[in-house]
Amino acid sequence: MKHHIENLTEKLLSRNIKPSYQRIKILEYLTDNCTHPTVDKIFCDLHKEIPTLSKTTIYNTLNLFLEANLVRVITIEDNETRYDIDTTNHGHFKCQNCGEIYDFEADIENIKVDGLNNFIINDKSLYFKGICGKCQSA
Amino acid sequence: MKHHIENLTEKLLSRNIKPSYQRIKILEYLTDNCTHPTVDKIFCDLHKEIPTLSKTTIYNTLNLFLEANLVRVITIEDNETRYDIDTTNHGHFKCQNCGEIYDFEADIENIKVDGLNNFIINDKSLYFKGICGKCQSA
DNA sequence: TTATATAATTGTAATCATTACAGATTACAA
DNA sequence: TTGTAATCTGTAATGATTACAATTATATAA
Ligand SMILES: [Mn+2]
Ligand SMILES: [Mn+2]
Ligand SMILES: [Zn+2]
Ligand SMILES: [Zn+2]
Repeated sequence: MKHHIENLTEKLLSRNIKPSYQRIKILEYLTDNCTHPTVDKIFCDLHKEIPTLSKTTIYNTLNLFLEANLVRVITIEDNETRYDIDTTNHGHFKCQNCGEIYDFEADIENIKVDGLNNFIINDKSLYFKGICGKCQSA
Repeated sequence: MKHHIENLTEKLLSRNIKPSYQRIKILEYLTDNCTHPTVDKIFCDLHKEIPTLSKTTIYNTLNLFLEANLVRVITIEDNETRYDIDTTNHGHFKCQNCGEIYDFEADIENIKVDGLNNFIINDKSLYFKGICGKCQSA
């Protein structure tokens, strides 16, 4: 999958983020790999192409992207923080066997809730756990 | 709030967990403090009453309780694991101002989802973030 | 262009939550 | 009472994230 650097640059500029080489590369990685990668996965993969890249830069950049709502964070498991370039409303399913995280559609906006009168809701997350179809076949 | 040790003991025995002094005390704490405490909070509070209690025992006991479905884990934020004695289906709201975690009712079982055909779903979690009513008043 | 200031990146050290592990204590049955 | 297994404790190890200072890149003014 090939991306136009211009698009990535524009996306960063539109959020007032200076489009440095590293930031563009990390944004490109997230765009090409919608697998909810961890920091370590991003680092290991990008390190092959950019041997000078620092893990600190990935942390800094992801926190910057988070502030700008360019990515969202997925915390299903307490020990593995994952990042998702898709900030639209959708749920996440984690397979307890293979560990993979799947997207699914869910009408999160219209969930009927009780007990949150005069609460301001900024963010909604829906996480499922179980066994994926692939793991059941095997 | 006073508890009958017998009830706590029975609860542990029913899950095949030997009701040691520490386990009963931790279960009692969780029952009396439905505030979704962290390990550190449990430790600091119980430490006053039981100076010999080890933090490792709290970790071990909570993991034991988790296995037995006596508690559930709440991972809204990646850096703070919290525990909930209430394992019935309900959602959690974290106030981004005061940090408190509120329970709310939600019809999680009947959320309409798409994209999970032949997936086995074992667990469903719903997390909201925002500003609580108390913090808006202040 | 060159000098200077500012911002971004890097590498290492510090922090903090959790787990591993080995020794001490307790429970319990013979 | 004695011996064995389970539990608990304290400390060390691990691993993810952040703090920080030095280096490098970028922008601006002379
Ligand atoms: Mn996703
Ligand atoms: Mn709760
Ligand atoms: Zn699977
Ligand atoms: Zn609040």
